[in-house]
Amino acid sequence: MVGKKDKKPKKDKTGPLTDKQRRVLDAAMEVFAEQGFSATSTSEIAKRAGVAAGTVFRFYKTKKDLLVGAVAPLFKRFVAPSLVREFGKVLQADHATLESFIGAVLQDWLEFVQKNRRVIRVALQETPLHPELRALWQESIMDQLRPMVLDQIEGLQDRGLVVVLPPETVARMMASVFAGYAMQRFFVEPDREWDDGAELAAMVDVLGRGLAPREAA
Amino acid sequence: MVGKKDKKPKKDKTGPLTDKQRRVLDAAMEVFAEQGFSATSTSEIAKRAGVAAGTVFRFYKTKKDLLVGAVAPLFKRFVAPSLVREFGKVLQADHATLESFIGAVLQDWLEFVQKNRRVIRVALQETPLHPELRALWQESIMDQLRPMVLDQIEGLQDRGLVVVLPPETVARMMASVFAGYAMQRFFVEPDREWDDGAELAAMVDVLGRGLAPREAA
Amino acid sequence: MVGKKDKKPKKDKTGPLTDKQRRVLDAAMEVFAEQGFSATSTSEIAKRAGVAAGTVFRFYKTKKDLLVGAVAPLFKRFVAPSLVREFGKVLQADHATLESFIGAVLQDWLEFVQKNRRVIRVALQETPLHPELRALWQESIMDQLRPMVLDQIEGLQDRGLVVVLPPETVARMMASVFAGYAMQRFFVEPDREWDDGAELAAMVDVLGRGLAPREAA
Amino acid sequence: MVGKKDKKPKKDKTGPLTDKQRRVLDAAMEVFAEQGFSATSTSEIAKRAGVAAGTVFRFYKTKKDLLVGAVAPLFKRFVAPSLVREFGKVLQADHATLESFIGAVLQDWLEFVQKNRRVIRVALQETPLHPELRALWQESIMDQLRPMVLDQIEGLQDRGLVVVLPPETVARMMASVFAGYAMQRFFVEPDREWDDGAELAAMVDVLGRGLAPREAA
DNA sequence: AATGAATGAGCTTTCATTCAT
DNA sequence: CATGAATGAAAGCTCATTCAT
Repeated sequence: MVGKKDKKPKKDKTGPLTDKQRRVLDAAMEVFAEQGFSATSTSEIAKRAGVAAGTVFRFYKTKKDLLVGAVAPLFKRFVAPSLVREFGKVLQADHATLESFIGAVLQDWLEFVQKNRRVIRVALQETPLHPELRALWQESIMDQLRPMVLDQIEGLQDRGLVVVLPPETVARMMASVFAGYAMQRFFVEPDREWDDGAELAAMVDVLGRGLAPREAA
Repeated sequence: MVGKKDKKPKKDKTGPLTDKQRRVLDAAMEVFAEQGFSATSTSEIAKRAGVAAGTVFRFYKTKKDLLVGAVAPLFKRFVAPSLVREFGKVLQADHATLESFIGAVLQDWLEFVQKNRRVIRVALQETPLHPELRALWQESIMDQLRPMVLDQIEGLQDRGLVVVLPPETVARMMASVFAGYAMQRFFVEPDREWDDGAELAAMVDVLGRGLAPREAA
Repeated sequence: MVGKKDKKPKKDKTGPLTDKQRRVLDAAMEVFAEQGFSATSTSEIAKRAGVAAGTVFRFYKTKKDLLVGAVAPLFKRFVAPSLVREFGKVLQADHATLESFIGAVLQDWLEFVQKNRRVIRVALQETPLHPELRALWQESIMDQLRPMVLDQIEGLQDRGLVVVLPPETVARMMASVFAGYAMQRFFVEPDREWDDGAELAAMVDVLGRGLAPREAA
Repeated sequence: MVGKKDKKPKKDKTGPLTDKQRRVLDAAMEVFAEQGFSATSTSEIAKRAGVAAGTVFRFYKTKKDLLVGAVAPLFKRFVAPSLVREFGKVLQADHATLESFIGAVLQDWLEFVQKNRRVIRVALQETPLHPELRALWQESIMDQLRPMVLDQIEGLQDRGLVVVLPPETVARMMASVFAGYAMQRFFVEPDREWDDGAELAAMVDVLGRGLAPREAA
């Protein structure tokens, strides 16, 4: 009985995913990103994951479970917490100026998107088509993150650091400027040479002056 | 009792699309928007269009032709010209201030998106998955519209009306702020009550001050 | 009212086929020969005939009627009569030798096949698949021609001009030798250069000596 | 009661075809022979093979693959080798007389056709319609078998055993006489009572005398 | 657990046939 | 008569899912 084969890492809560399960999930995201959920066949996923066709269904009863099962955890476990944590860190810091605040936020976002490109792509692409995913956004972003952000912005407005506009509008503008860059940067033209530093600086500059209180003049 | 049943309008050159063809195209866009191209069955399209299954293929030899045939024309015939024309009108006007310029542009865009919601939604959703559509964007937007816009921005910069940043960055920020609003306004929460006027004003305000030359201070 | 347009040749029994009907029939045989009956679409026939899809069905209610309607008449009106007539001519002639008889027969056959290549090809190809055509062969060939031929051969045997073998066997051998040549000549390698005279001579020679009475020795 | 259910014979290299694959192939040939390739539906094949509709495509990706996959192997693995082997055997034997040679050849052919009736029928019927099959004939028969046969006949002519005619003509006549019999015997009237011995004897007799050198007289 | 052969519903597409014009 | 748009049944083929091994 000299230690059996090292199989079966079991489900210790540190990593509840089998190696095989992980590979299936990765393969799924890969193909979903390339061809879209509906155009992807489970056999293609199995092939890329290097497992048998039937094995896929041991972990996820249906193909759709694969999508939700791949997006949801990566969502709940990485996306939301990551966003919240990073954002929290940023917000807690005592930002002397609006610019330093914006700069910190955008920097965090950029890293986050970079690390989760594929899942984000799939999530963006499939969300309009699957109510399950829509619910995930709702819960994670709208219900949790949004109030935090809006509160924070109101605070900044109270301190006279941000222009007086509906907090949601302010948040949307920041998010939009960043998202516009991130989309082009990672999804539309990922192969171009990008100077993230300069672009971030530009965004900070423009947003900083644009969102500054009007009586700054 | 003049004129019998108004059937068979034949091909008056005003619109080269049969009534039935129009209905098929509309139905296709409708379902594509709801379920995505790949998850949509041609029989569903036929049903919604009120025609027989086989009739769909009279007009469009393959299902994919339906997608391209619906997006492409509406793209080439509305998107590009419309954008170009409107944009041209705006640009040619002698805008005294940066704000009046931005305001005019955003106003045009908003109307455009509103009128072409469904096609835009389908185009956005399917573009990453279909090289044909990617090519359409390339030709219409990147090759035609982009140079015009960049030139224009450079002109504004030369006149000291716009902050000195890469013209593409400036353009992207304007587009991003607008797109962010348009997305939420029309696609994410279309049913909310929106005050387009106020939102446009806010965008103009923020972009106006953000994109103003720095030495304004 | 000086003679209307020359339309409507009507069905005077000399040529009961409209010009259009003729073209449809020709087109049908053309495509049937190329692709086979089942793989041919009626619209292809219509296109080649230069008529509308619906027009085909004015003459022949179903696609199959086209096949039978093309093969049958050309069969009954050309094949059988032609064969019978020519054969009759040959048989009635007072052939001094077996060779002159065989030579005359083969010569007639060759011309016949040459003139009716396409119909023969279609008939050969489709007969095994369509009972209707099988019936045609039965009636035309087996019931009518066969007895004539067998009688004739028996006559020749009685006169000591042909080896004593079952008349059917004798007939089959003549037919086989000829058919083998005709098949290769017209259907397998029609583009090769053929010396019909030499080949016919060879067939006459071999059949002549092979079918000669044994006591010739 | 050793040995459980005899299922899953696995791939013993004797026959690389699964039992199910075999059944599909057999069913296909059966229906192709009856209705022709084009008129046969894959579901009909599946039904006769006793498998699900989709199963057919496990083995053969397209319907056409079924045709080629059924004809080609049986062609390459039986037809050519069989013909060549048998023919070789026959040719190597030191045939004292032309008749003994012909008799041996025809005997071999007859057995061969009898054993492969169905495939031969399908091959004959479908060859004119499928270039792929034409290529098979070309390679197997024209390129391989033909030269062998022609050589052999020339040899016989040199030895003064066969009439001096183009070797191809000689070969064709032998083949034609045989093919004519085989066609009627197996395909046109398979249900009649046939005396193969007598018919073969007749063919040997007639061909023997017909193909004998002329100066025999 | 893992496999992969087998299933059969469902998909896109074709086509013989009809019929209003 | 002739047309060709329209039909809808049926075809070839795919694929999510199951299950005996």
